[in-house]
This record gives sequence, C-alpha cells and structure tokens, in this order.
Amino acid sequence: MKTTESIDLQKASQILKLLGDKTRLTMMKLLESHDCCVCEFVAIFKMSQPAISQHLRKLRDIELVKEERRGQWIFYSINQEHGDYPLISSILHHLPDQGGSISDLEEQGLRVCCE
Amino acid sequence: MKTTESIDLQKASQILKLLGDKTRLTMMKLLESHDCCVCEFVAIFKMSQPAISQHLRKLRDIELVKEERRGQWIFYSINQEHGDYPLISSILHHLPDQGGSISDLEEQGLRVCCE
DNA sequence: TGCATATATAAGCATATAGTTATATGATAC
DNA sequence: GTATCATATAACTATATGCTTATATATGCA
Repeated sequence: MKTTESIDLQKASQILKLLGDKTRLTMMKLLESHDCCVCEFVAIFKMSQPAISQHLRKLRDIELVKEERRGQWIFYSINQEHGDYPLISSILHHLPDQGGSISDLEEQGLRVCCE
Repeated sequence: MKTTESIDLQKASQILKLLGDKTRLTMMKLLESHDCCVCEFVAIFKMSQPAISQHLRKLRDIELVKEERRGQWIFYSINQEHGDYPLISSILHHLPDQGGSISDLEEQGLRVCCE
C-alpha cells in the first residue's frame, strides 16, 4: 500500500515546518547549487550571526544539511543522503534560482573560497 | 531566468509553514482523494470542532482549499486552481495514502454523504 | 415559530518560535 | 603564549501558534 517514496506524516510535517521559514527555505535553495559558510549567509541575509547559526542548527538537527570545517570556516551543504531527500528536492525545484545572491557576494568581494 | 513553475519564496514559505502542521498536512492528503466536511475531520482527528474549524480557516485564507455548502454541511476540497498547486500536489504525492481514515469512518457509520 | 444540528468566531492561555545581546569555543596568525 | 576571526551556545524577550471554552450564525425540520 505504501510506496518506497512515501513518508511518515509526522516526519514530513516536521520537515515542512522547518522549510516554512523564508530564511531557512532560501538557505536550502542556495545550498542546492553551492555549499555556503556561515559568514556568507550573514552577508546575504543581513541578519546577525547568532540568528543565522540558530537557523542552521535547526536544519542540522533533523539532518537536512551537513557541516564540514574547511580551515577557519564551516561550510554547510545539503544532505542528499537524507531519507526524505526526494521530497525536499522536489520542493526546491519549484523555487526560483537564487544565483543572484551569490553573484552579489562576489561583486562585494565577500565570497569565501577555500580551494 | 524564472520558469513558469517557480514561486515567490515568500509565498512558498507561507504555504510550507501551513503544511508544516501534522493535522493540516493530513487534512490536505485526505482532501487529495475525497472532499470532506468538518464533522468528518472532527471524527478522524478526535479533536474539538473549533480546533478543526480554525485549521480549515488557515487553509482557506491562503486558498489552499475551497468550501462549498451542501445542505447543512460544508464540504472542503482542494483548490486545484491555486497558482502554486503544482508545488502542493508534488508534496502530497510523497505522503502515504490516508484512505484508512475514511474506511474507519465508514465502519463507524460516520461518513457523511449528501449525494 | 422553536429546537436541533453543523459550523464559525471570539477571547483567553500555555507553549513554541525567531530574534536579541552576551559569552564561550575553536582555529589561525603573530 | 596572545590576539583575531569564525562559529556556537545561553539567556532573555516579544510575537506567533494551537488549543480551550463560550457564544454566534445558519440550515433543516417539527
């Protein structure tokens, strides 16, 4: 009766609640195309560092994103191994591309690059 | 740059916030397969009538559902004309079928039928 | 008309949420 | 070592949310 793609309603509503915040939803859309570090989010959202950090923690707590330290920065990326990634991915595909935010960062010389 | 399917992030997050409640998300999944009236929801969710009514109002306010009076009952259905219906529909497709709730209602003789 | 049923609304309350400021941790540079 | 930069956490506060109870509205029927 239940397909391999169907998700527990409890879990699904928890995920949707987290995505139901403009800042976090935009973060996920941005992460869909590039990993970002905390200070980039701070610059993009013009929001305090603790506020950004707390949003990221919520996304991390239910494992929607992964963190990885690179030098003094911590980069976040989408956790494509999440059991409900198909749902998350399909939602993000309906949203407009946020490449503009990244371009703006580059113009301001704020893009962090660790390669 | 923006495809015909892409949605304003503000609006999308508002929709996701509303769907980020287990009761409302389950309501939408139920409505995907059959219209329901308020008293059916009350029986299914074992929740007070005002609580159900308030959830439905939120869904109605952003036009995710439509209401239609049939005799003394008011039936709710999904608004497939909603501009963001493709997003909503794709979310619901990832969720498990809730037909069992309706069968339970029928067994208890609580299913409302106005045809 | 009057009463029962179905639904909506209002007011109040407890909890959740998203921000703030202050402080702690951890890595790098000197 | 100490200073600096990047990030996380803690404590607090204002607002939002989801329920409750009480009441209002609308339909159907005797």
